[in-house]
Amino acid sequence: MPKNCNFIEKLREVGLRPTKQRIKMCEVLYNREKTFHFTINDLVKMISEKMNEKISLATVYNTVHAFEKKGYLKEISIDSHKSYFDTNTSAHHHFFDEDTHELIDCDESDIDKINIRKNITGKKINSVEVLVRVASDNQTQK
Amino acid sequence: MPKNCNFIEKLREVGLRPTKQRIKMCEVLYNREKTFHFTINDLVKMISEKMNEKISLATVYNTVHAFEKKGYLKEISIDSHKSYFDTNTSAHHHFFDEDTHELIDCDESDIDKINIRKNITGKKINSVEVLVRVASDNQTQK
DNA sequence: TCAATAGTTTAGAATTATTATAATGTAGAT
DNA sequence: ATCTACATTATAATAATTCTAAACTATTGA
Repeated sequence: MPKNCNFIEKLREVGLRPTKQRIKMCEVLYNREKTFHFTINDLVKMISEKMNEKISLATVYNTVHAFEKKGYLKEISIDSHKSYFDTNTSAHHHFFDEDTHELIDCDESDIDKINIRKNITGKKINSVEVLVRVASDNQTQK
Repeated sequence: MPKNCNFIEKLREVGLRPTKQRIKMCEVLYNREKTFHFTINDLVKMISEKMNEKISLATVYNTVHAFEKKGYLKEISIDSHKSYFDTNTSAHHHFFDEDTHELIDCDESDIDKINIRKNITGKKINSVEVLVRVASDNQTQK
């Protein structure tokens, strides 16, 4: 979702009603300089802090999934225990810091274009994602 | 874990006691021609079918994680809802069929070596994994 | 060979993440 | 202003995984 703050319009454009909760969530997610990564839990905390009213956990789930479906968010799979979401919806790859559990975006120059030679009959490629797991140089990792 | 069936020895080598359950699990996982992918649920079913005795779900979890830690299994992250494991522990990439939820191994010739240009200070690269999501050519995908 | 002990298995409870439910509330159209 | 369809909410339900504590078993070494 673009920087420009007319979230009401943006929501309407994709057929989502601009409710108070959705607008608030847009502000939390998109009123910032850089894109970022979060879990549902992170987001609930951020919203609680920014808002004086409560927001239901179910609403956060619903809204995150609605935004994902509309292309405003992208889910990133790191491990089975946590869903990370990314406000950067362009095709890009990630580093995952196994010490801090931090996700870091790669930009185009970090990783050469991936060339897929295999072809699966009747199937088209939806996405190609690279995950680079990193960890502290001086410790054993799982 | 190599094809060779002396699982008792193999388990001992890495400091896992060769219990009845672990040996049975080795047989189910490694007494086969090809490596394969499974979820914990799949595995419980497979073991139940092969064994006449019951095995506790907790044991399956424990054992899978013990095997993973010892390098006999690798976890593959596809989405947040399911943990897939792979008996092929060598470095390789995957296709994921979003229609059938099937994981398919890539071999070396399918994807060129990934060249990582970015360097994160004080961190070393533990792994580089590519996931190629594919789906039927004639249907919209999320 | 036979305890001692340290690691393992087990059923079931607990926890965590997520989704479903059904009642209430609200945005947008008339 | 009213109606209707969609949203939100608290709570319950579900699902995946981990924890617990008691019973069991492989190994050690007397």
